Amino acid sequence: MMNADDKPSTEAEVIDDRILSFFQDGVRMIGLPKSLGEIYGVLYASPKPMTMQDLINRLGISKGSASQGLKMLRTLGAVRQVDYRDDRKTYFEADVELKKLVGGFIREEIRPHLKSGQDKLARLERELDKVDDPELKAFYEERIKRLGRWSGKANLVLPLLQKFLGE
Amino acid sequence: MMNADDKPSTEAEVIDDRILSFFQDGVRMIGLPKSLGEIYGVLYASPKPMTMQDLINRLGISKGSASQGLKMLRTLGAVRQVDYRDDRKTYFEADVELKKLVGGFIREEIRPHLKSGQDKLARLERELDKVDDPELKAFYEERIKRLGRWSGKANLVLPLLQKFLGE
DNA sequence: CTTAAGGTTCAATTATTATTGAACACAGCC
DNA sequence: GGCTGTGTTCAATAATAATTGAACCTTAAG
Repeated sequence: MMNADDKPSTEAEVIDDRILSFFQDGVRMIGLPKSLGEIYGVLYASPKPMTMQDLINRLGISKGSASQGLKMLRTLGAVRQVDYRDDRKTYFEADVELKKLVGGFIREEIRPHLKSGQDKLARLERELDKVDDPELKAFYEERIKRLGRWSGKANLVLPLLQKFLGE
Repeated sequence: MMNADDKPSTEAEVIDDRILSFFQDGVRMIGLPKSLGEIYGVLYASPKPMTMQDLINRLGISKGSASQGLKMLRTLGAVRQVDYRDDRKTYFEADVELKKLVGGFIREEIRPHLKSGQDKLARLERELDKVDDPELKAFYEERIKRLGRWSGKANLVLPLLQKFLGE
């Protein structure tokens, strides 16, 4: 959250730190590791693309962390890779549209869970037949149906959400 | 996820276990501890209210966990307390409307973060004046404004989301 | 061919979170 | 009073997740 040397001096650095901290909290809200927020935050606050080494220096994190964090951010679609010919290093810049970050999160983290939940429900409905006691069966039937309705709604609302958040 | 003695025998117990596992995953999706999902799951799958001791037996968890889990679920509004006169024990039942669980989560976990994010942005805007370089200032201005827009949208969308999920 | 810089991977370590269990409080009973 | 059942709290411990760092892969330069 600070420079590696721990003293933000210029106003710009203060602002960088605040943006950083904004994203630190932001990603934790959706259950992503803090370091992702830090990396994204640094890139978001930077007028020009940065190398992995820049991030390591800025945040005082290890090469492994930086590499893994950037990888994740790329699969989320929140960070782009920039290549300049005649420079071997690859640079990174934030995709400033937060919908990428949120959308990627929904796609990579939420959807699979939702899917597995729906599979579980399908299996449950099949098990239901084996329950003999009719009263108990009716009870389960109602509760399971309720879960199914909710699951369907969640499925429906996610695309709307993404559309709405898109800028 | 099983009986404390680890052998689900009747069909009903199999179904209970599946519902349980459904919620185990469900709560982790929104970053709540697994035990909350387990407790809620057991109550959701039970035709009648249960005591804390019932939960301890069923899930093989400690008294402390059960107490804390129920406390949390009550503050989320996902679980109700039921008192019978002439029984000293307090019983618990799930509020089957999942919007309670989700709504409580939004109220207790999301909103405060969102609020603190907005405070951070407000502070940021004030800092901005102190940046001298006009080009850099314009850059930060744009990025911060973008964050503000998104933050506002999130604020707007949460009530809609809750309304939509409400059954 | 050898060296070095940029990057990735993954087992080991560290930090964070959740769970336990022992101490405590309260209420009713003997 | 002392004893028992129900429930809470919180420091200690266990479980989980994130981070590191060493080994490794590529590519380009000397």
